[in-house]
Amino acid sequence: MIASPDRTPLAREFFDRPVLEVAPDLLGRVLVRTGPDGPIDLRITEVEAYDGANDPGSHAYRGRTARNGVMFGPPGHVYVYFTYGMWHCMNLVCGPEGRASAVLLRAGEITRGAELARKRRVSARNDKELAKGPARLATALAVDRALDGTDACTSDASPLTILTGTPVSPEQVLSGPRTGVAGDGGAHPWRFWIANDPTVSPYRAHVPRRRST
DNA sequence: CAGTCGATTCACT
DNA sequence: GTGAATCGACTGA
Repeated sequence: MIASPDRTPLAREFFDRPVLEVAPDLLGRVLVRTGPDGPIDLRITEVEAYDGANDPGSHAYRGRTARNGVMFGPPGHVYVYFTYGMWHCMNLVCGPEGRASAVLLRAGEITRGAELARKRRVSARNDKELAKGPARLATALAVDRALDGTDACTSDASPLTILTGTPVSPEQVLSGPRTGVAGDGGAHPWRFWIANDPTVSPYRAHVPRRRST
């Protein structure tokens, strides 16, 4: 039988661990987005770990800036960034505080509020594509920089909350190189996903952009 | 202060 | 499979 998802919020201690422990443990957890248009539940199916100043692929690699300040704060908070002039992506900060490590939420399954997500993701050809990819996920959940710094461990009146959900067994967790990460950071197998899940996004290697002039 | 590029997505061939 | 879209952050001078 299929266990019903646990609606208990994850404690902050869950996130106050090394990012490589937290990342695979987030698979199968449920992110709740509440807002004026209605609630959405997202079952997390794909993530990537970014390990602060030690990680050439991380936004925190060259230290604290105005954009990435939340990464240096307490675990369990949301780091949202804007990229390619069009898209937002969301992360969950891990521990210990100050290490600036975080997990990028790359894909998930919409388990509640699909009708609302479809309105925000008009180009999706089917429901499996609603949150297949980090920017699609943020679009489906209407996450932008206004939510940067949100505490995802506090259930009361928070627009974003992480629930216990139904964690997947280790045998169901696969790992590989991170998508679109350039240089040395691209070598680490720090992308984690649920085996055979249809909402997981395809892998793409980093492609350097062609020069304009 | 100008140049470069991005933890991407979509339309089109 | 290829290229465009689009702008803010960051870098180095």
